Amino acid sequence: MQRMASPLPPSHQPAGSAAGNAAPVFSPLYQQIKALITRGLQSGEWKPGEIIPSEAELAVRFGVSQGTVRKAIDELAAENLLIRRQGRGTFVSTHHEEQVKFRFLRLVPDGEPGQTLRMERQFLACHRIRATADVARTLGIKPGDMVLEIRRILRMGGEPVVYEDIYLQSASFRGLTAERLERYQGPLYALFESEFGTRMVRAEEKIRAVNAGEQEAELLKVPAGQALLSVERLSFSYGDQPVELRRGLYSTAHHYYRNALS
Amino acid sequence: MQRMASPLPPSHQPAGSAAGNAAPVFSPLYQQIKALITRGLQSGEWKPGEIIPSEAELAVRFGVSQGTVRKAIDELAAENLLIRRQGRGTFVSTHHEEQVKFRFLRLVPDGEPGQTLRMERQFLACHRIRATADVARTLGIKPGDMVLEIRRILRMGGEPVVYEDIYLQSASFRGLTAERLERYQGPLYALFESEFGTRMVRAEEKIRAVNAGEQEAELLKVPAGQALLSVERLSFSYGDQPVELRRGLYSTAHHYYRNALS
DNA sequence: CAGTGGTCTAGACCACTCC
DNA sequence: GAGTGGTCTAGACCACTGG
Repeated sequence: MQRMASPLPPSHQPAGSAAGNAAPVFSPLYQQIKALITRGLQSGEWKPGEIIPSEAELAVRFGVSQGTVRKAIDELAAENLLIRRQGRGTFVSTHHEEQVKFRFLRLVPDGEPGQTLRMERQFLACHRIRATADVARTLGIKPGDMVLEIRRILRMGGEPVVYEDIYLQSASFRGLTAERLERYQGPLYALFESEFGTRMVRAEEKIRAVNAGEQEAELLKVPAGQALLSVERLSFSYGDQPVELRRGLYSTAHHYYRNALS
Repeated sequence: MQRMASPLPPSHQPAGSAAGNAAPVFSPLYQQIKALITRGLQSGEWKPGEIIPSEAELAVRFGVSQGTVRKAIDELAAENLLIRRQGRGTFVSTHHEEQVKFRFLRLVPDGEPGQTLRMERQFLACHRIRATADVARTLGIKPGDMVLEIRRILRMGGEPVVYEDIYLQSASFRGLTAERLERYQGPLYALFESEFGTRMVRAEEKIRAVNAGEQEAELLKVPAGQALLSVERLSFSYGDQPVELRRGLYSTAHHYYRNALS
Protein backbone atom coordinates (compact mmCIF):
# COMPACT_ATOMS: atom_id res chain seq x y z
CA MET A 1 0.00 0.00 0.00
CA GLN A 2 1.32 3.39 -0.85
CA ARG A 3 0.75 6.93 0.19
CA MET A 4 -1.97 8.33 -1.97
CA ALA A 5 -5.16 10.27 -2.09
CA SER A 6 -8.08 7.92 -2.26
CA PRO A 7 -7.89 4.65 -4.23
CA LEU A 8 -5.89 1.95 -2.55
CA PRO A 9 -3.92 -0.53 -4.63
CA PRO A 10 -2.70 -3.35 -2.39
CA SER A 11 0.94 -2.98 -3.36
CA HIS A 12 3.45 -2.50 -0.61
CA GLN A 13 5.63 0.58 -0.69
CA PRO A 14 8.37 1.21 1.86
CA ALA A 15 8.20 4.60 3.46
CA GLY A 16 11.30 6.08 1.90
CA SER A 17 10.92 5.58 -1.83
CA ALA A 18 8.34 8.00 -3.13
CA ALA A 19 6.58 7.27 -6.38
CA GLY A 20 8.50 8.90 -9.19
CA ASN A 21 6.01 11.55 -10.23
CA ALA A 22 4.33 14.02 -7.98
CA ALA A 23 0.72 13.04 -7.26
CA PRO A 24 -1.82 15.69 -6.24
CA VAL A 25 -2.68 15.03 -2.58
CA PHE A 26 -1.48 12.34 -0.22
CA SER A 27 -3.19 11.02 2.83
CA PRO A 28 -1.19 9.12 5.43
CA LEU A 29 -1.23 5.34 5.26
CA TYR A 30 -2.90 4.95 8.63
CA GLN A 31 -5.74 7.19 7.47
CA GLN A 32 -6.27 4.94 4.49
CA ILE A 33 -6.27 1.91 6.77
CA LYS A 34 -8.74 3.69 8.99
CA ALA A 35 -11.01 4.26 6.02
CA LEU A 36 -10.74 0.62 5.01
CA ILE A 37 -11.67 -0.58 8.47
CA THR A 38 -14.55 1.89 8.61
CA ARG A 39 -15.76 0.52 5.32
CA GLY A 40 -15.72 -2.96 6.82
CA LEU A 41 -17.84 -1.71 9.69
CA GLN A 42 -20.24 0.11 7.42
CA SER A 43 -20.68 -2.85 5.10
CA GLY A 44 -21.43 -5.17 7.99
CA GLU A 45 -18.35 -7.30 7.47
CA TRP A 46 -17.81 -6.96 11.21
CA LYS A 47 -20.97 -6.42 13.22
CA PRO A 48 -21.39 -4.64 16.56
CA GLY A 49 -20.07 -6.80 19.38
CA GLU A 50 -18.01 -8.97 17.07
CA ILE A 51 -14.25 -9.22 17.07
CA ILE A 52 -12.23 -7.87 14.18
CA PRO A 53 -9.01 -9.48 12.90
CA SER A 54 -5.88 -9.04 14.99
CA GLU A 55 -3.51 -6.18 14.34
CA ALA A 56 -0.94 -8.59 12.91
CA GLU A 57 -3.46 -10.11 10.54
CA LEU A 58 -4.69 -6.74 9.34
CA ALA A 59 -1.12 -5.61 8.85
CA VAL A 60 -0.52 -8.57 6.53
CA ARG A 61 -3.82 -8.09 4.74
CA PHE A 62 -3.18 -4.41 4.05
CA GLY A 63 0.54 -4.80 3.46
CA VAL A 64 1.63 -2.35 6.12
CA SER A 65 3.39 -2.62 9.45
CA GLN A 66 1.55 -3.50 12.62
CA GLY A 67 2.37 -0.07 14.00
CA THR A 68 0.44 1.58 11.21
CA VAL A 69 -2.60 -0.62 11.78
CA ARG A 70 -2.29 0.17 15.47
CA LYS A 71 -2.45 3.89 14.87
CA ALA A 72 -5.54 3.48 12.71
CA ILE A 73 -7.26 1.37 15.34
CA ASP A 74 -6.21 3.81 18.06
CA GLU A 75 -8.13 6.58 16.37
CA LEU A 76 -11.18 4.44 15.71
CA ALA A 77 -11.16 3.43 19.35
CA ALA A 78 -10.92 7.09 20.36
CA GLU A 79 -14.01 7.73 18.22
CA ASN A 80 -15.84 4.92 20.01
CA LEU A 81 -16.18 2.80 16.89
CA LEU A 82 -13.94 0.05 18.24
CA ILE A 83 -13.02 -1.22 21.69
CA ARG A 84 -9.67 -2.73 22.49
CA ARG A 85 -9.47 -5.48 25.09
CA GLN A 86 -6.00 -6.49 26.10
CA GLY A 87 -5.34 -10.18 25.69
CA ARG A 88 -8.62 -10.73 23.82
CA GLY A 89 -8.73 -8.63 20.71
CA THR A 90 -10.41 -5.58 19.20
CA PHE A 91 -14.20 -5.48 19.03
CA VAL A 92 -16.83 -3.44 17.26
CA SER A 93 -18.56 -1.09 19.69
CA THR A 94 -22.14 -1.89 20.59
CA HIS A 95 -24.98 -0.31 22.52
CA HIS A 96 -25.45 -3.63 24.32
CA GLU A 97 -23.18 -2.57 27.15
CA GLU A 98 -23.91 -1.07 30.52
CA GLN A 99 -20.93 1.20 30.28
CA VAL A 100 -21.97 2.84 27.03
CA LYS A 101 -25.50 3.74 28.07
CA PHE A 102 -24.54 7.00 29.70
CA ARG A 103 -22.97 8.30 26.54
CA PHE A 104 -26.40 9.02 25.11
CA LEU A 105 -28.50 9.13 28.28
CA ARG A 106 -27.54 12.34 30.00
CA LEU A 107 -30.32 12.71 32.52
CA VAL A 108 -29.15 12.08 36.06
CA PRO A 109 -31.29 11.95 39.20
CA ASP A 110 -30.57 14.68 41.74
CA GLY A 111 -29.56 12.38 44.62
CA GLU A 112 -25.86 12.50 44.04
CA PRO A 113 -24.11 9.20 43.64
CA GLY A 114 -24.55 5.99 41.73
CA GLN A 115 -28.24 5.44 42.14
CA THR A 116 -29.63 2.47 40.32
CA LEU A 117 -32.11 4.20 38.11
CA ARG A 118 -34.68 1.74 36.89
CA MET A 119 -36.44 3.13 33.92
CA GLU A 120 -39.83 2.30 32.48
CA ARG A 121 -40.88 3.08 28.96
CA GLN A 122 -44.33 3.69 27.62
CA PHE A 123 -44.94 3.88 23.91
CA LEU A 124 -47.74 6.20 22.87
CA ALA A 125 -47.45 5.81 19.14
CA CYS A 126 -45.52 4.06 16.41
CA HIS A 127 -46.69 4.78 12.91
CA ARG A 128 -45.59 5.82 9.47
CA ILE A 129 -46.28 9.32 8.26
CA ARG A 130 -45.10 11.65 5.53
CA ALA A 131 -42.13 13.71 6.61
CA THR A 132 -42.76 17.37 7.22
CA ALA A 133 -40.46 19.78 5.46
CA ASP A 134 -38.12 20.38 8.35
CA VAL A 135 -37.91 16.74 9.42
CA ALA A 136 -37.12 15.76 5.84
CA ARG A 137 -34.46 18.42 5.54
CA THR A 138 -32.80 17.41 8.77
CA LEU A 139 -32.80 13.71 7.90
CA GLY A 140 -31.61 14.40 4.39
CA ILE A 141 -34.63 12.89 2.63
CA LYS A 142 -37.27 14.34 0.34
CA PRO A 143 -40.27 16.12 1.84
CA GLY A 144 -43.21 13.76 1.71
CA ASP A 145 -41.06 10.66 2.01
CA MET A 146 -42.28 8.22 4.63
CA VAL A 147 -40.81 8.36 8.10
CA LEU A 148 -41.44 6.23 11.14
CA GLU A 149 -42.61 8.26 14.09
CA ILE A 150 -42.35 6.91 17.62
CA ARG A 151 -43.75 8.73 20.62
CA ARG A 152 -42.88 7.59 24.08
CA ILE A 153 -42.60 8.51 27.71
CA LEU A 154 -39.76 7.52 29.99
CA ARG A 155 -40.30 7.17 33.72
CA MET A 156 -37.63 6.98 36.34
CA GLY A 157 -38.85 5.64 39.66
CA GLY A 158 -42.43 5.95 38.50
CA GLU A 159 -42.14 9.64 37.76
CA PRO A 160 -42.51 10.73 34.12
CA VAL A 161 -39.29 12.44 33.10
CA VAL A 162 -39.02 12.38 29.32
CA TYR A 163 -41.55 12.83 26.56
CA GLU A 164 -40.02 12.11 23.21
CA ASP A 165 -40.87 12.21 19.52
CA ILE A 166 -38.57 10.07 17.39
CA TYR A 167 -38.32 10.19 13.60
CA LEU A 168 -36.60 7.49 11.57
CA GLN A 169 -36.20 6.92 7.87
CA SER A 170 -38.96 4.45 7.23
CA ALA A 171 -36.98 2.52 4.63
CA SER A 172 -34.27 1.51 7.09
CA PHE A 173 -36.66 0.26 9.73
CA ARG A 174 -39.13 -1.96 7.94
CA GLY A 175 -40.95 -4.24 10.32
CA LEU A 176 -40.52 -2.04 13.36
CA THR A 177 -43.87 -2.09 15.12
CA ALA A 178 -45.29 -0.93 18.42
CA GLU A 179 -45.47 -4.53 19.56
CA ARG A 180 -41.80 -5.07 18.72
CA LEU A 181 -40.92 -1.98 20.73
CA GLU A 182 -42.94 -3.14 23.71
CA ARG A 183 -41.34 -6.56 23.69
CA TYR A 184 -37.78 -5.33 23.53
CA GLN A 185 -36.03 -4.57 26.78
CA GLY A 186 -33.09 -2.20 26.72
CA PRO A 187 -32.04 0.90 24.86
CA LEU A 188 -33.62 1.72 21.51
CA TYR A 189 -30.20 2.10 19.99
CA ALA A 190 -29.42 -1.49 20.91
CA LEU A 191 -32.59 -2.62 19.14
CA PHE A 192 -31.79 -0.55 16.06
CA GLU A 193 -28.34 -2.03 15.88
CA SER A 194 -29.31 -5.67 16.44
CA GLU A 195 -32.46 -5.85 14.37
CA PHE A 196 -32.01 -3.21 11.71
CA GLY A 197 -28.28 -2.98 11.20
CA THR A 198 -28.18 0.72 12.00
CA ARG A 199 -25.67 1.74 14.61
CA MET A 200 -25.78 5.25 16.06
CA VAL A 201 -22.25 6.56 16.26
CA ARG A 202 -22.54 10.16 17.30
CA ALA A 203 -25.16 12.85 17.74
CA GLU A 204 -25.63 16.60 17.86
CA GLU A 205 -28.06 18.24 20.23
CA LYS A 206 -29.72 21.62 20.37
CA ILE A 207 -30.93 22.39 23.86
CA ARG A 208 -33.43 25.00 24.91
CA ALA A 209 -35.74 25.81 27.78
CA VAL A 210 -39.44 25.96 26.94
CA ASN A 211 -42.67 26.38 28.84
CA ALA A 212 -44.86 23.30 28.97
CA GLY A 213 -48.03 23.41 26.91
CA GLU A 214 -51.28 21.89 28.13
CA GLN A 215 -50.76 18.47 26.57
CA GLU A 216 -47.11 18.18 27.49
CA ALA A 217 -47.82 19.28 31.02
CA GLU A 218 -50.43 16.58 31.40
CA LEU A 219 -48.16 13.88 30.03
CA LEU A 220 -45.28 14.82 32.28
CA LYS A 221 -47.51 15.52 35.28
CA VAL A 222 -46.33 19.08 35.73
CA PRO A 223 -48.28 22.33 35.82
CA ALA A 224 -48.83 24.07 32.52
CA GLY A 225 -46.15 26.66 31.91
CA GLN A 226 -43.56 24.65 33.83
CA ALA A 227 -40.06 25.12 32.41
CA LEU A 228 -38.88 22.03 30.53
CA LEU A 229 -35.68 21.12 28.77
CA SER A 230 -36.19 20.85 25.03
CA VAL A 231 -33.59 18.56 23.48
CA GLU A 232 -33.44 18.11 19.73
CA ARG A 233 -31.03 15.36 18.83
CA LEU A 234 -29.81 14.39 15.38
CA SER A 235 -28.04 11.03 15.38
CA PHE A 236 -25.57 9.82 12.79
CA SER A 237 -24.52 6.36 11.74
CA TYR A 238 -21.27 5.30 10.07
CA GLY A 239 -20.16 7.75 7.43
CA ASP A 240 -21.89 10.69 9.10
CA GLN A 241 -25.25 9.73 7.71
CA PRO A 242 -28.16 11.25 9.68
CA VAL A 243 -30.67 8.55 10.53
CA GLU A 244 -32.64 9.64 13.55
CA LEU A 245 -34.19 12.86 14.79
CA ARG A 246 -35.44 13.13 18.35
CA ARG A 247 -37.41 15.91 19.89
CA GLY A 248 -37.57 15.45 23.61
CA LEU A 249 -38.96 17.33 26.58
CA TYR A 250 -37.20 16.62 29.85
CA SER A 251 -38.63 17.39 33.24
CA THR A 252 -35.76 18.66 35.35
CA ALA A 253 -37.52 18.95 38.67
CA HIS A 254 -35.66 15.98 40.12
CA HIS A 255 -33.09 15.32 37.39
CA TYR A 256 -30.46 17.27 35.56
CA TYR A 257 -28.71 17.04 32.23
CA ARG A 258 -25.07 16.22 32.84
CA ASN A 259 -22.44 17.54 30.48
CA ALA A 260 -18.66 17.50 30.48
CA LEU A 261 -16.67 20.22 28.74
CA SER A 262 -13.20 19.10 27.93
CA MET B 1 13.89 5.99 33.74
CA GLN B 2 12.32 2.75 34.71
CA ARG B 3 8.88 1.30 34.93
CA MET B 4 7.59 2.02 38.38
CA ALA B 5 4.75 3.33 40.44
CA SER B 6 5.37 6.89 41.34
CA PRO B 7 8.89 8.17 42.11
CA LEU B 8 11.04 8.65 39.08
CA PRO B 9 14.80 8.10 39.27
CA PRO B 10 16.43 9.37 36.11
CA SER B 11 18.21 6.11 35.32
CA HIS B 12 17.68 4.57 31.94
CA GLN B 13 16.29 1.07 31.79
CA PRO B 14 15.79 -0.80 28.51
CA ALA B 15 12.36 -2.30 28.13
CA GLY B 16 13.34 -5.92 28.42
CA SER B 17 15.33 -6.20 31.62
CA ALA B 18 12.99 -5.97 34.57
CA ALA B 19 14.33 -4.93 37.93
CA GLY B 20 15.32 -8.04 39.85
CA ASN B 21 12.66 -7.98 42.53
CA ALA B 22 8.95 -7.67 41.99
CA ALA B 23 7.76 -4.17 42.77
CA PRO B 24 4.13 -3.53 43.73
CA VAL B 25 2.52 -1.61 40.87
CA PHE B 26 4.00 -0.34 37.64
CA SER B 27 2.76 2.46 35.51
CA PRO B 28 3.89 2.74 31.90
CA LEU B 29 6.82 4.98 31.16
CA TYR B 30 4.81 7.32 28.97
CA GLN B 31 2.35 7.84 31.81
CA GLN B 32 5.20 8.88 34.04
CA ILE B 33 6.44 11.25 31.36
CA LYS B 34 2.93 12.60 31.04
CA ALA B 35 2.84 13.26 34.76
CA LEU B 36 6.21 15.00 34.61
CA ILE B 37 5.10 17.27 31.81
CA THR B 38 1.84 18.01 33.60
CA ARG B 39 3.85 18.95 36.64
CA GLY B 40 5.82 21.38 34.51
CA LEU B 41 2.58 22.94 33.34
CA GLN B 42 1.14 23.11 36.82
CA SER B 43 4.29 24.66 38.30
CA GLY B 44 4.36 27.33 35.62
CA GLU B 45 7.63 26.16 34.12
CA TRP B 46 5.88 26.44 30.76
CA LYS B 47 3.12 29.02 30.65
CA PRO B 48 0.03 29.07 28.42
CA GLY B 49 0.97 30.04 24.89
CA GLU B 50 4.62 29.22 25.37
CA ILE B 51 6.52 26.52 23.58
CA ILE B 52 7.75 23.46 25.43
CA PRO B 53 11.03 21.68 24.64
CA SER B 54 11.17 19.54 21.53
CA GLU B 55 10.38 15.85 21.68
CA ALA B 56 14.03 14.99 21.13
CA GLU B 57 15.12 17.27 23.95
CA LEU B 58 12.54 15.88 26.36
CA ALA B 59 13.57 12.36 25.39
CA VAL B 60 17.15 13.13 26.38
CA ARG B 61 16.11 14.92 29.55
CA PHE B 62 13.93 12.05 30.73
CA GLY B 63 16.19 9.30 29.44
CA VAL B 64 13.58 7.65 27.22
CA SER B 65 13.07 7.28 23.51
CA GLN B 66 11.43 9.97 21.46
CA GLY B 67 8.54 7.62 20.72
CA THR B 68 7.70 7.44 24.40
CA VAL B 69 7.73 11.21 24.79
CA ARG B 70 5.57 11.38 21.68
CA LYS B 71 2.94 9.11 23.16
CA ALA B 72 2.84 11.18 26.35
CA ILE B 73 2.44 14.41 24.38
CA ASP B 74 -0.18 12.80 22.17
CA GLU B 75 -2.39 12.18 25.17
CA LEU B 76 -1.84 15.63 26.62
CA ALA B 77 -2.75 17.10 23.24
CA ALA B 78 -5.90 14.96 23.17
CA GLU B 79 -6.80 16.42 26.57
CA ASN B 80 -6.32 19.93 25.21
CA LEU B 81 -3.42 20.71 27.52
CA LEU B 82 -0.93 20.99 24.68
CA ILE B 83 -1.14 21.89 21.00
CA ARG B 84 1.17 20.43 18.40
CA ARG B 85 2.15 22.58 15.43
CA GLN B 86 4.05 20.80 12.72
CA GLY B 87 7.35 22.41 11.88
CA ARG B 88 7.12 24.79 14.85
CA GLY B 89 6.90 22.84 18.05
CA THR B 90 4.53 21.93 20.86
CA PHE B 91 2.80 24.71 22.79
CA VAL B 92 0.87 25.05 26.00
CA SER B 93 -2.84 25.54 25.31
CA THR B 94 -4.27 28.95 26.02
CA HIS B 95 -7.66 30.63 26.06
CA HIS B 96 -6.18 33.43 23.95
CA GLU B 97 -7.28 31.74 20.73
CA GLU B 98 -10.31 32.20 18.56
CA GLN B 99 -10.58 28.51 17.92
CA VAL B 100 -10.78 27.53 21.58
CA LYS B 101 -13.57 29.93 22.54
CA PHE B 102 -16.38 27.64 21.48
CA ARG B 103 -15.19 24.89 23.76
CA PHE B 104 -16.64 26.73 26.75
CA LEU B 105 -19.14 29.02 25.04
CA ARG B 106 -21.94 26.76 23.91
CA LEU B 107 -24.66 29.26 23.13
CA VAL B 108 -25.30 29.60 19.41
CA PRO B 109 -27.64 32.06 17.68
CA ASP B 110 -30.56 30.48 15.86
CA GLY B 111 -29.69 31.80 12.41
CA GLU B 112 -27.81 28.76 11.24
CA PRO B 113 -24.35 29.35 9.92
CA GLY B 114 -21.20 31.11 11.03
CA GLN B 115 -22.65 34.37 12.21
CA THR B 116 -20.18 36.77 13.69
CA LEU B 117 -21.58 37.09 17.13
CA ARG B 118 -20.33 40.22 18.76
CA MET B 119 -20.82 40.00 22.45
CA GLU B 120 -21.05 42.74 25.04
CA ARG B 121 -20.51 42.23 28.72
CA GLN B 122 -21.90 44.17 31.63
CA PHE B 123 -20.62 43.60 35.13
CA LEU B 124 -23.18 44.09 37.87
CA ALA B 125 -21.03 43.18 40.82
CA CYS B 126 -17.55 42.09 41.83
CA HIS B 127 -17.02 41.71 45.54
CA ARG B 128 -15.72 39.43 48.22
CA ILE B 129 -18.14 37.53 50.40
CA ARG B 130 -18.12 34.56 52.74
CA ALA B 131 -18.82 31.31 50.94
CA THR B 132 -22.17 29.74 51.59
CA ALA B 133 -22.14 26.12 52.61
CA ASP B 134 -22.88 24.68 49.19
CA VAL B 135 -20.50 26.97 47.32
CA ALA B 136 -17.74 26.10 49.76
CA ARG B 137 -18.39 22.40 49.43
CA THR B 138 -18.38 22.53 45.65
CA LEU B 139 -15.17 24.55 45.49
CA GLY B 140 -13.52 22.39 48.12
CA ILE B 141 -12.94 25.16 50.65
CA LYS B 142 -14.18 25.75 54.18
CA PRO B 143 -17.60 27.30 54.72
CA GLY B 144 -17.11 30.94 55.63
CA ASP B 145 -13.88 31.24 53.62
CA MET B 146 -13.81 34.26 51.38
CA VAL B 147 -14.85 33.92 47.76
CA LEU B 148 -14.92 36.42 44.96
CA GLU B 149 -18.36 36.81 43.46
CA ILE B 150 -18.85 38.27 40.02
CA ARG B 151 -22.25 38.98 38.55
CA ARG B 152 -22.59 39.84 34.92
CA ILE B 153 -24.84 39.94 31.91
CA LEU B 154 -23.84 38.95 28.41
CA ARG B 155 -25.55 40.46 25.41
CA MET B 156 -25.40 39.20 21.87
CA GLY B 157 -26.47 41.74 19.31
CA GLY B 158 -27.83 44.01 22.02
CA GLU B 159 -30.14 41.35 23.41
CA PRO B 160 -29.45 40.10 26.95
CA VAL B 161 -28.82 36.38 26.73
CA VAL B 162 -26.89 35.29 29.80
CA TYR B 163 -27.10 36.27 33.44
CA GLU B 164 -24.32 34.73 35.43
CA ASP B 165 -23.07 34.43 38.97
CA ILE B 166 -19.42 33.44 39.23
CA TYR B 167 -17.64 32.27 42.37
CA LEU B 168 -13.87 32.08 42.65
CA GLN B 169 -11.54 31.22 45.48
CA SER B 170 -10.62 34.66 46.72
CA ALA B 171 -7.05 33.68 47.54
CA SER B 172 -6.17 32.83 43.94
CA PHE B 173 -7.55 36.04 42.51
CA ARG B 174 -6.16 38.82 44.65
CA GLY B 175 -6.34 42.16 42.92
CA LEU B 176 -9.22 41.25 40.67
CA THR B 177 -11.53 44.26 40.70
CA ALA B 178 -14.58 45.44 38.82
CA GLU B 179 -12.44 48.01 37.08
CA ARG B 180 -9.98 45.35 35.95
CA LEU B 181 -12.85 43.30 34.56
CA GLU B 182 -14.26 46.26 32.68
CA ARG B 183 -10.92 47.11 31.14
CA TYR B 184 -10.17 43.63 29.93
CA GLN B 185 -11.46 42.63 26.52
CA GLY B 186 -11.88 38.95 25.78
CA PRO B 187 -12.91 35.82 27.62
CA LEU B 188 -12.70 35.73 31.40
CA TYR B 189 -10.72 32.52 31.21
CA ALA B 190 -8.06 34.32 29.19
CA LEU B 191 -7.85 36.98 31.90
CA PHE B 192 -7.63 34.37 34.64
CA GLU B 193 -4.84 32.60 32.85
CA SER B 194 -2.76 35.67 31.97
CA GLU B 195 -3.11 37.68 35.14
CA PHE B 196 -3.68 35.10 37.82
CA GLY B 197 -1.93 31.99 36.60
CA THR B 198 -5.07 29.88 36.76
CA ARG B 199 -5.90 27.99 33.61
CA MET B 200 -9.29 26.31 33.26
CA VAL B 201 -8.76 22.90 31.76
CA ARG B 202 -12.12 21.19 31.89
CA ALA B 203 -15.58 21.66 33.38
CA GLU B 204 -18.70 19.80 34.40
CA GLU B 205 -22.15 21.22 33.89
CA LYS B 206 -25.55 20.49 35.37
CA ILE B 207 -28.28 21.79 33.14
CA ARG B 208 -31.90 22.36 34.05
CA ALA B 209 -34.89 24.31 32.88
CA VAL B 210 -36.30 26.84 35.33
CA ASN B 211 -38.98 29.51 35.31
CA ALA B 212 -37.69 33.05 35.47
CA GLY B 213 -38.26 34.91 38.73
CA GLU B 214 -39.14 38.58 38.81
CA GLN B 215 -35.60 39.88 39.07
CA GLU B 216 -34.14 37.50 36.53
CA ALA B 217 -36.94 38.22 34.10
CA GLU B 218 -36.25 41.93 34.35
CA LEU B 219 -32.51 41.50 33.82
CA LEU B 220 -32.96 39.29 30.77
CA LYS B 221 -35.90 41.29 29.41
CA VAL B 222 -38.28 38.35 29.35
CA PRO B 223 -41.69 37.90 30.98
CA ALA B 224 -41.73 36.46 34.47
CA GLY B 225 -42.19 32.72 34.38
CA GLN B 226 -40.38 32.43 31.06
CA ALA B 227 -38.49 29.15 30.75
CA LEU B 228 -34.74 29.66 31.05
CA LEU B 229 -31.77 27.35 30.85
CA SER B 230 -30.06 26.99 34.21
CA VAL B 231 -26.43 26.02 33.77
CA GLU B 232 -24.27 25.27 36.78
CA ARG B 233 -20.65 24.87 35.77
CA LEU B 234 -17.77 23.70 37.91
CA SER B 235 -14.41 24.38 36.27
CA PHE B 236 -11.16 22.62 37.04
CA SER B 237 -7.57 23.64 36.63
CA TYR B 238 -4.51 21.41 36.28
CA GLY B 239 -4.65 18.44 38.60
CA ASP B 240 -8.45 18.39 38.69
CA GLN B 241 -8.59 21.19 41.19
CA PRO B 242 -11.98 22.95 41.23
CA VAL B 243 -11.47 26.71 41.03
CA GLU B 244 -14.61 28.27 39.65
CA LEU B 245 -18.33 27.80 40.07
CA ARG B 246 -20.76 29.46 37.70
CA ARG B 247 -24.49 29.65 37.96
CA GLY B 248 -25.94 30.95 34.76
CA LEU B 249 -29.37 31.60 33.31
CA TYR B 250 -29.55 31.47 29.53
CA SER B 251 -32.36 32.93 27.49
CA THR B 252 -32.97 30.48 24.68
CA ALA B 253 -35.54 32.45 22.73
CA HIS B 254 -33.10 33.18 19.92
CA HIS B 255 -30.17 30.96 20.88
CA TYR B 256 -29.62 27.35 21.71
CA TYR B 257 -27.09 25.35 23.68
CA ARG B 258 -25.09 23.24 21.27
CA ASN B 259 -23.80 19.87 22.38
CA ALA B 260 -22.06 17.01 20.64
CA LEU B 261 -22.41 13.45 21.85
CA SER B 262 -19.60 11.28 20.66
C1' DC C 1 0.47 -22.50 26.39
C1' DA C 2 -0.50 -19.58 22.19
C1' DG C 3 -2.46 -15.40 20.87
C1' DT C 4 -3.88 -10.81 21.77
C1' DG C 5 -3.14 -5.97 22.61
C1' DG C 6 0.29 -2.68 25.33
C1' DT C 7 4.77 -0.63 25.78
C1' DC C 8 9.31 0.72 24.30
C1' DT C 9 13.15 1.29 21.35
C1' DA C 10 15.94 2.78 17.20
C1' DG C 11 16.20 4.59 13.01
C1' DA C 12 14.51 6.24 8.58
C1' DC C 13 12.34 9.65 5.78
C1' DC C 14 8.56 13.20 4.94
C1' DA C 15 6.15 17.76 5.52
C1' DC C 16 6.27 21.97 7.32
C1' DT C 17 8.12 26.46 9.33
C1' DC C 18 11.34 29.83 9.82
C1' DC C 19 15.65 32.06 9.06
C1' DG D 1 19.40 24.57 5.67
C1' DA D 2 18.35 23.46 10.37
C1' DG D 3 14.89 22.15 13.35
C1' DT D 4 10.32 20.75 14.34
C1' DG D 5 6.56 17.45 14.49
C1' DG D 6 4.33 13.52 11.40
C1' DT D 7 4.60 8.98 9.42
C1' DC D 8 6.31 4.35 8.91
C1' DT D 9 8.99 0.37 9.81
C1' DA D 10 11.02 -3.66 12.40
C1' DG D 11 11.71 -5.97 16.31
C1' DA D 12 11.76 -6.75 21.24
C1' DC D 13 9.47 -7.82 25.48
C1' DC D 14 5.44 -7.25 28.80
C1' DA D 15 0.60 -8.03 30.53
C1' DC D 16 -3.42 -10.14 29.99
C1' DT D 17 -6.88 -13.67 28.32
C1' DG D 18 -8.40 -18.00 27.20
C1' DG D 19 -8.24 -22.86 26.43
